[in-house]
Amino acid sequence: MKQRGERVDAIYAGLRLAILEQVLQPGTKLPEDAIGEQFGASRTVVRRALELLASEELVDIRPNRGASVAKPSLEEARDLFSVRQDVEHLVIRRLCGRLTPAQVKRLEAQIEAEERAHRDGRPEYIRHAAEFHLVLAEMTGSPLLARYMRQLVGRSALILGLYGRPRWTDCSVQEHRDLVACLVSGDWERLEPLMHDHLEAVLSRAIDTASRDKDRGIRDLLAPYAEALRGG
Amino acid sequence: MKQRGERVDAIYAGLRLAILEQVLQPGTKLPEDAIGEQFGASRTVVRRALELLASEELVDIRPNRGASVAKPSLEEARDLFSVRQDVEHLVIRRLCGRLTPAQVKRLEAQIEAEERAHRDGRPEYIRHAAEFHLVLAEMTGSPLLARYMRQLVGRSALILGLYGRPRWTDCSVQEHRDLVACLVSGDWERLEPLMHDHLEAVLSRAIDTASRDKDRGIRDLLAPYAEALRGG
DNA sequence: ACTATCATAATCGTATACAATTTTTCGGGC
DNA sequence: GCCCGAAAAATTGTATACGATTATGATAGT
Repeated sequence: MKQRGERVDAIYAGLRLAILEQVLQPGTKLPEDAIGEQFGASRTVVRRALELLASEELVDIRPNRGASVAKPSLEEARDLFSVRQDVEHLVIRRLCGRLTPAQVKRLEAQIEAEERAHRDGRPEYIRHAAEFHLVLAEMTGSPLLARYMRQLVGRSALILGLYGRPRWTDCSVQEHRDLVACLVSGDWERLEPLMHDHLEAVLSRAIDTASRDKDRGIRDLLAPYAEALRGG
Repeated sequence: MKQRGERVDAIYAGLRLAILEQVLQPGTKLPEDAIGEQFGASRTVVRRALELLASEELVDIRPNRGASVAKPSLEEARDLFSVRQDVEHLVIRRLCGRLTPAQVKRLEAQIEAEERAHRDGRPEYIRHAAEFHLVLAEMTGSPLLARYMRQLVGRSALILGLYGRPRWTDCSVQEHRDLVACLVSGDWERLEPLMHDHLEAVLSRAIDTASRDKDRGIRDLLAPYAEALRGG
């Protein structure tokens, strides 16, 4: 047998990635047996991984009914985004004007990776863009803030996959550059609205279009039935 | 057999209370067998409860080495308190001037329970005082903020038990009344420093005395050796 | 043809068994 | 008397078994 809970981590990481990359879409059932067979592990281990994912609300576990990929409601999405706005605000307040040269270098590398992926049309650029915010949180030196940001970013990705438009041309690379510039120069007055608008663009716009689409979707869903009645 | 995961919750709640009331002190080993026998459940269930507690960092699980009550370092304590300051700030910013009459009533009831317990010398007053902050967070209507506050409050209690002085006469009842008054009247200018100082008094003072005690403790620890050298 | 009810299959919740690891204890050597 | 090493005990990690619950499909009644 292998050592440690290394197998749990592997399954946890694998499922997490699959969820965040939308290979496993919200609502998908996650039976313990099937996952266990896929990863070559027993239900005991799979269960632990699923519970870990549930603790950061990426999967939903209902008693006697199994686990499924979380499917946040619009209300939950709005709550998440408003809290994320606040927490990101805390992060940049702690970092503004306090970045070390090494940290600046790290951020530039992160942005460049994002840009390369974006230019080449690889889908990982989304993950890189999300990671940018996580790296910022880690740079505060507060493990707690980093922990919370990790959860918030993960859940944001889930929600964007659910409600966001399929391919929305993303200008976040330049915005990320601007954010770093303000953080370095300590220009708080410019930094604050910049971060706010950046998140607003990425998050809230996705949600607003989602509620429009959802309403339209309901009508579309009913249309065939109405026509069937008229036609029959 | 019973139904649902009701047994897991019972063990989780029991252990949590025991930890927060310092019946189980930081560092105490938590063997799965012993707990299972005590609660009349198998290791499987106990394990789940321990993992839940680990996910809010009240217990520490190390691979192949079992679970023990978490023992936060001074550094972790400082991180926690600084994040809690920020999150409490978010909470009152959302509530200031927006409390409904029903909410005010709920808060007054909470404070009164705290005061009664304090006057009668019952130790639950600590739990009531902590719960006050949790209730505030819940009143924001943000499940996420409430969730985070629950974790922060729980861990704060653990840390106060570790580093706080044994019996420090607490004036939080009046401070809580003042906070509610400001929240009702919407007096942000007074509210903000009030909350900050309140937390500073409860949290940081405990930590500062702790680091003093710790230094003294090291000297005390070395004293016998020094004397032994001199005496021998 | 449609719905209701029951049998069957799938899946979860918990207990238990066994392997792997850590901790403790005991005996020999310095 | 003290330290080091190996066997024994204790404890965790994982797999499997079985009862309980829910989902599914078939059959009979209307």
